[in-house]
Order: sequence, then C-alpha cells, then structure tokens
Amino acid sequence: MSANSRMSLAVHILTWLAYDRRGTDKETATSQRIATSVNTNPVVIRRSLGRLKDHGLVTIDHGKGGGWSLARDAASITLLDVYCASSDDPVFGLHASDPDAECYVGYGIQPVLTRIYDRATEALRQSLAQDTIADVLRETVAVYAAGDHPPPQPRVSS
Amino acid sequence: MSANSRMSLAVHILTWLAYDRRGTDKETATSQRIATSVNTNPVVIRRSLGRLKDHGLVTIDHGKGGGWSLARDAASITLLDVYCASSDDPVFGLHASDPDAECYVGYGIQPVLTRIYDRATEALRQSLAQDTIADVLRETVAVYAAGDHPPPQPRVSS
DNA sequence: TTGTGCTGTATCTGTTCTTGTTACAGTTGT
DNA sequence: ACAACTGTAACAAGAACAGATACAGCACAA
Repeated sequence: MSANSRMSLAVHILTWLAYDRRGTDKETATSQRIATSVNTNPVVIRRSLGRLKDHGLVTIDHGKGGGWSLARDAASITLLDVYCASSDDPVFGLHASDPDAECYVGYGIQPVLTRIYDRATEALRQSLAQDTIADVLRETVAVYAAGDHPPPQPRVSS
Repeated sequence: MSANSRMSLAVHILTWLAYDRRGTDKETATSQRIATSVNTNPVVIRRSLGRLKDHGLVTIDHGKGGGWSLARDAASITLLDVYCASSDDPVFGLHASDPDAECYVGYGIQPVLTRIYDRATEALRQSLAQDTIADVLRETVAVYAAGDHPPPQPRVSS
C-alpha cells in the first residue's frame, strides 16, 4: 500500500535469491517459486525483476531449466541500490499546479523546496546505503530462528 | 503529483502566512487569498489548514473579518513539524499482500524491513528538522529579489 | 527440428488515492 | 439580522497500482 511497497518487494526478491544461492540442490529460481514466497502473482515478480535486471542487480538464464540469480555478491548490494532500482519518483513532490508567479512566495518557493528536499532525500539514501542484502538475509534468518514459527518445515518455499 | 505534494502545499501556506504577518495593512488572510498564491481552489487550502490547525501550527479567527495566522513564531516551526502535520503515511510501505509465513524469507523479513525503514525515515526527519519556515521565507524572498520576475509588482497576491 | 519451460510484455479490471469543484450548514463579529 | 468566512460532505475525473490472463519469443534438450 501507501507509497512504496515496490521497495519491499524488491528486497524480498533479492533476499530470496541470496538465500537460494546457498542451497546445493539448485532447484531453478523461477518467478513462479518466488511468487509463492511473496504470495502474489508471477507477473508482479517479473515486473520487479525486470527493473532489477536493468540496474544490474540480477541476471537471467533463458530457456528450459533457466532461472534468476544475483548478479553480484549479496554483501555488495546495498539497499540504496535496491531503492534506486525500485523507484523513479521522488520522496517529495512539488506543487500539483504551478504557484502564482506574481506572488513573492509563489515565485520563489520552488527552488527553496527543491534544495531542502534534495538534502533530506540524500540523508535517507545514506541511511539505506548502510545495509546490504547479505545483512537483511542474516537478520531475517535470525528472526525465523528466534520465532515460534507456525510450520515446522525449514525449506525455502512450497 | 508523485508522493507528497501536500508537504509542498503546507510549506507554501505557512510561508505565505509568515510573510503576511510582516505587513501592516493587515488584509485578512483568507483561504481565498492563499488559494490565489498557490493557484488552486480555496477548499484545498482549507483542507490543509485544518490539518495544520490540528497540529497547533496555525490558528483561525472565525466570523466576519476573521482569518488565519501562525500559532507560533515562524522561526520555531521546523519542516519536520510540517511534515508530521502533512502526512500520515510512511515513506516506505511493507508488502501489499502478506508474505508466505512458511518460507524462511517470507516469515522473517518484515521486522527487518521495519527496522531499516525506521532508521532511514529518522534520517530524513532529522534533515527536515534543520530548516524552519523563517528560513524558507528568507530564502524565498532572496530568490525573488535575485530573479528577473515577470511582473513588477511587489505585493503578496492579487 | 520439435518440444518444453520459462520469460517479457500487452491488456484489462477493480481498487484506492488525489485534486479540483460545488454546495451548504455553522460560526462569529458588526 | 447580516455579512463573511470556515468546515465538511459529496461528487467527478484522473492517476497509480496490484492482480490476472494471454500469448509471442527465447533457449536448451532430446
């Protein structure tokens, strides 16, 4: 919902791939299997994976038996990378309709807002840059290990 | 547009009121006059002002000849205050549909995301807290003074 | 070369959110 | 009582989004 659930979706996918890579049986990583974990439609996953591929975060092996995998080590993919790949829209938007240019405030406020928004957005980005997909995977597994999980099975997906 | 143009609207309104307060002729600050500067409908302004009033940033004098004014000094209203009054929605949203709890990643990822999002959002908020409406007004007037403004009149609005 | 399995993308639907607008009752000073 | 403005409901139009179906395209295997 709200603003940016695409970010959560992308992090989920990448974390899933990072976990999947550790396995040895190597069932192919298809959009269908990922969709089961995220609990949504495979097309939604493919749309997100397409963006991640365009930003060089994942690769795809086409053809029968192919599948998705991380293009780089999970420890080198920061959440800022994911954020950049997930959203084109700025956090803050300017006025829906252009202000009255004949007014002191209406004339001058937009560049001021832009400066303030840019700085705040940069602070947000710096914070996101501090975590990697490897961190998320480690913490996520820890949450699983600590919790009283409803199901007893320790496999990635169904 | 995009995410949060309500923030820009609220900053514009408060800056306008901060400027208006400096005047001596004291034409009443009505939603109609503010709407002219923002170039929108008075009801849109009233909706925003209602939220700002609920957060204690502005006050209203009802009745004939009444009008809006800042509840506090412009230098004491930070953009974080405005942000809090403008938006209930978080910057980042979690998954649209709950992930599969039978999956390692699906089970454990949401609290991890929440922690990361909270930290990033806090960085954004700290950045916004560094500017006040008084700062915005000063810089906005400077932009006006520096520019080659289309109209020659130096009055607030029409 | 044919078959298989998966991707990439177009398209449609239902939902939600937002802006802009009209309308009108409520409030308050003159 | 009147004038002036607010607060809010209601509505239309538009954008954005998730979810879903459908199908052509691609690459490997046999």
